[in-house]
Amino acid sequence: MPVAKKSDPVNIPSYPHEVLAVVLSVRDGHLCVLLWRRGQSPFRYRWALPGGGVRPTERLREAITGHLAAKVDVRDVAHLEQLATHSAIDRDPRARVLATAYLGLVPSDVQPNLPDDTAWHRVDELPRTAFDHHYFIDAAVARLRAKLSYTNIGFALAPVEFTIAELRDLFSAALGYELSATNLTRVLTRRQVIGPTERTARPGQSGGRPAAVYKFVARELTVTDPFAVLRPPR
Amino acid sequence: MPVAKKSDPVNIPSYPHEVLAVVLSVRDGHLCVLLWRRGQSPFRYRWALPGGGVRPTERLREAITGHLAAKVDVRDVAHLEQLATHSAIDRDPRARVLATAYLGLVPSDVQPNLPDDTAWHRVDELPRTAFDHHYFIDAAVARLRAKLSYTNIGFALAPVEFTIAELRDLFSAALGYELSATNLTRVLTRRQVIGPTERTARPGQSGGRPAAVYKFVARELTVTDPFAVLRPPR
DNA sequence: ACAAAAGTGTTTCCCATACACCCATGC
DNA sequence: GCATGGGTGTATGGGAAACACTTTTGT
Repeated sequence: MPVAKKSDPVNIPSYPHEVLAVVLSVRDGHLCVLLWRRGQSPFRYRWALPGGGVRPTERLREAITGHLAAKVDVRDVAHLEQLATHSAIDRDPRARVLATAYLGLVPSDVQPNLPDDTAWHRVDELPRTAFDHHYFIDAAVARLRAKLSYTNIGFALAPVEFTIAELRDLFSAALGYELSATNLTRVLTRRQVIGPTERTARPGQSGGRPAAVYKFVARELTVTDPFAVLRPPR
Repeated sequence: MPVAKKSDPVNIPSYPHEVLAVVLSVRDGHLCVLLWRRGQSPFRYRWALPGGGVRPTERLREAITGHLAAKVDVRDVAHLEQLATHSAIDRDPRARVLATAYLGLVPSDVQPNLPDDTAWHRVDELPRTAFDHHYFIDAAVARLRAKLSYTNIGFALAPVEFTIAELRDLFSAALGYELSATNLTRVLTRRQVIGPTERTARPGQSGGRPAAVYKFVARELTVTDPFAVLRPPR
């Protein structure tokens, strides 16, 4: 029974604590999650979220950043936020382990070179996953989809510069349904989430008008639509 | 250094883990948080969130429910959801303790009899608090205010039955600004968050038309306005 | 010229706010 | 009657979706 020693001035029980990351990115037109294939029991050959333990000198965020560095270059993760902490007693059959998961987002244009046991998986065609990782993934996808509507979180999915057609494809993949490029532009520009750059993109093989190149105004998370209703009086 | 023993099949570090609760309620027209006054060092005489350790047989939610039973009758807490886990190394000066906080809501009409060291404090006139509890309180208030706009979370602040004027006062206190009773009614009825009952309230001393009595349609959390923008096509 | 892709103008609709007006009670 | 508080009807406005139309390129 994992209880703090009597000599410990804080007399409450201790538990092994792991950090996990649900790293999401749009790959090839689909929202994907980064998973690695377990080689050992329990859940041998099942797919699992990257993560691991927390060193005494680091906080949870630093711990997951460190674990991700082994899988994905840390600089590739454009946004990282805490999701939830799970505590089911038997969530790990070996011992009681608490787990705190983070949501990480990687822009669609970066191509981290992954270890052999690691791959992107479409969230709409998930394999069976290890432990309770499925719940974390569901929560991460739900949080991303919600925040696409009322924050500028799209910056973490997109390249630094992009055309509206590319952005529409990213949002459509992340949300899981088609969007109109016209209205997407208007919503995001009205809210000053995106803005035009000087550049324009060259048309494709079959011609067409060259697209203006846009960028996100800010690249840290900001809430752009704080009160859907019940607004304060002006 | 708190590291799992080699014999432990899960070879990651362990840490003392505590659960805390930010219990919010509207008291006397103001949004308040439940705090208790510490009698011992560290942070002696500072106000702190209720909480404590996690037993090996219980999950985090069960642990905080148990700790709250000592302060507030458990049945009084109409809603409880996880907020965040803090892991700063020196957040407790005695030892490294991870803390997971929950948001709890108590309806305005229940009057839990509190221990002598425990009291409600207005969130807009907070005393100095112990540890990092101030951050948890800020996060809880922000989460409540946001969810009042796009969920039915108001059910957890209100009595089972209420007049629109009472509900308007609750929402105004929770949000921190005045609301129109007329429009509040229309928003919440349109979304089928509240509905009328058969009853009407008796007027006060000075007369006036008797108010219709309303109730919340559901008393579990549901998201009533899922997509502010970027809605799926119909 | 024609096809293709990008961008603009305009309409429509929903929904929340604001505000005037009507209703029911106590004194 | 009149004051007081509750409820309804209606106008106003903003923002997003829908869709027609124009612009700019390649072949």
